[in-house]
Amino acid sequence: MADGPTITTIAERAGVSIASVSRVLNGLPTRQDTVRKVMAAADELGYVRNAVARSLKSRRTHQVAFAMADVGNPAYLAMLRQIQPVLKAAGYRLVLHSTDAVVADEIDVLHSLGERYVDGLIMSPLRVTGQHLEMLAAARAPVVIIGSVPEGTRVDNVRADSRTGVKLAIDHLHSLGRRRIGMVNGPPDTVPGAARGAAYVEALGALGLPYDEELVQIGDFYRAEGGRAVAALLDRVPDLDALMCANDLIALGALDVLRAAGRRVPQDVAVVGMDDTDLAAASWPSLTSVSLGSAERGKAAAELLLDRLQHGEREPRLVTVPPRLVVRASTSASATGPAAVPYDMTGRTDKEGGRS
Amino acid sequence: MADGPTITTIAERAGVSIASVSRVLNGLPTRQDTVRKVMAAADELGYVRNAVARSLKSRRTHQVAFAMADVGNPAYLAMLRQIQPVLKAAGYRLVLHSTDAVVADEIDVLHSLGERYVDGLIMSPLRVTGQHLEMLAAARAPVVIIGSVPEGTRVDNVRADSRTGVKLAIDHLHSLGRRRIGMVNGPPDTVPGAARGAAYVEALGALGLPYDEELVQIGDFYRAEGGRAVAALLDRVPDLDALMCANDLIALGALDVLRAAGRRVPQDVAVVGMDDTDLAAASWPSLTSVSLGSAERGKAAAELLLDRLQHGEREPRLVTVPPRLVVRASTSASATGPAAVPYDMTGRTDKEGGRS
DNA sequence: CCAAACGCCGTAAACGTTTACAGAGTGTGC
DNA sequence: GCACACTCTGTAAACGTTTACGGCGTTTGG
Repeated sequence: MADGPTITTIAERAGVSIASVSRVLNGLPTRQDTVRKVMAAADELGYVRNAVARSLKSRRTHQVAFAMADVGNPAYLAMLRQIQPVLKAAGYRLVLHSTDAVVADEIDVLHSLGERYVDGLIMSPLRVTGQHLEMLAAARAPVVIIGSVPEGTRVDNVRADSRTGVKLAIDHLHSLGRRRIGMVNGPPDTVPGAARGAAYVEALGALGLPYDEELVQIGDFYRAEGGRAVAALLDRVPDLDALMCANDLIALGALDVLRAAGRRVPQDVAVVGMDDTDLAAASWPSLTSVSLGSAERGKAAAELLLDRLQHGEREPRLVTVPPRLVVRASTSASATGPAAVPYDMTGRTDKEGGRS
Repeated sequence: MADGPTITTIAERAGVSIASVSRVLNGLPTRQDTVRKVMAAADELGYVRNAVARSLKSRRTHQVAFAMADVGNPAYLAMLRQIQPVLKAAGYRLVLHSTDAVVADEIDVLHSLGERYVDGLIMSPLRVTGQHLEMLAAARAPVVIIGSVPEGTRVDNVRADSRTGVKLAIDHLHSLGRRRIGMVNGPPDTVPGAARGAAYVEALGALGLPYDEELVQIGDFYRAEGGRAVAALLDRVPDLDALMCANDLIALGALDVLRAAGRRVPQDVAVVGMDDTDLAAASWPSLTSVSLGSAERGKAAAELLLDRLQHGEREPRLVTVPPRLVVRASTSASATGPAAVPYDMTGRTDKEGGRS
């Protein structure tokens, strides 16, 4: 692990100046003879360019940061899976931050943007505070926010439409004849929590169903918390016939608790999740879920960021990804045993789900 | 996005030298009066230290890279989930590389270590070639390898024990009375593929079962590939009564195909997966799986790397994480409907599965 | 009252690159 | 033979820090 050679070492060995070495290494016009000498010296010494020094001079690090609330969440991981290849193809490295949805940590990430160890940032905050907005306005590098920000915020923004998403789910449950539809939500002070809670009320109203606040239970966006919330809800409202869960993890918790309580899904209680993560397709019974396009949002965010990195100043853009209802066994009795294999049995290129 | 202030800007405004500014910012002994002036100037200007310049001088980037075969693979994500907080706590940022298990890409990552944009690397290669070993020997920064390397390789190394893992699974199937146990493996030229294939033969031998190569099918470590391999195997050996799958994704593919073929799991065919990913617990039916301790391996790797970063030269270490069989519904009929909720219903701190 | 000791500060060099500029050398045209 | 253009190369400055070193002014001790 001795100190590696620098362009100075090479210059000495090749008998040229460091400027010439730099020119050769960067492919700038140089006499063939010099090119050969420098290349030979570089090879012999096993030279590797120092990225830090280069960044200092060029003011570009070729790194981009992605700050998510929690590395453990499949929805963020779906974004990550899309962001990574887009950035890689453009020659950027990805730096990961997991903020645990703690506002102070997010502010910290925004602040550290000023340290210039990355060229840009993609961030997905659960809560958007005034401090967030201040820091965004003052940011010294391009930022893309995944999640809704207040109108007029001058920042590239990629949104899901969970309002329409919830409506899709409620309409679906209604069309199945369900009328006592419970809602298990995450904290209402989060952006998604607030949006999904409001959308639930709205969707019921549009269908002419009464809004009964007994049917709403606040938990948190985790499986165990979701399970506990569902248990409480079942105690209070034993006759409910459907559950709208604010994300897939809550829905998995609901399945756990319903099974333990001896309620059949979907016959007794239909369950809908949200985010359409891998877990929904794999769960038992498989979970009807509203896809909010995590993958698409990740991809769009990466592309917006790249565009801004390459073209500099331009008007902030807003991309909204439409939701999609994916019906599976947890709402549709007929879907209980899909006899078909969910992918092409002849092809050879499908790599769904990745390697191990 | 104008250029931010530097210590020179601060020095001018505070009427001191840049050396004093640096001293104040680093908390070195300085007269109170000077400290106040510098701090005031820094605050007014909204100064943020430039991490790149600092790294150039200090030769430390406070970044660590994690190179995995595929960001999409839950087993690597389980590692990532453990690595991230360990490094974060120690003040390191995490840079992610997804190599798609392409040897050239992995070599590239190893090579780019020389660029010194990270202080260290954790890598999990699927194949270990001579070129890997050469580059490892010549590496200019600490490296930890997750996965087996040849004896005598001087590198910190964290291993699973998939040999014992396969044995656990085969013994389990045998104890359930299964005698026609098929094996669906990934490519035998990968380290895990080779180990698991050999372990299968060995485990059968230890039980006095004949080894029938008809029962072995090579596919790849993906869900769809796994499904296709299982379909082929079923065609050839219709009377098999158990399947040992080399990872969970293959096992999910097996479940897909068995369901489509009308075979009951576990009554007709018992299925065991490997890696014990989130998908195993969530699948339908839930999947018995051999945990190879992805999480523990990730954590151990991060700790080994930190130790080496902090204490420099020392003998390379080897950590081996023992496997554990997690029995679920896909092998145990009685486990088909676990009536218990798999977590504490009273606690408030469990955050299994993360947020959304 | 002088020397030594000490605390604080500024100058300058260094980290490893890139690049503006000017100089050296060669070739061309008149 | 000279001016000019052109190609290639070297010198030096710059990016924004950290830090060794020496100088200056004040305090302390004899």
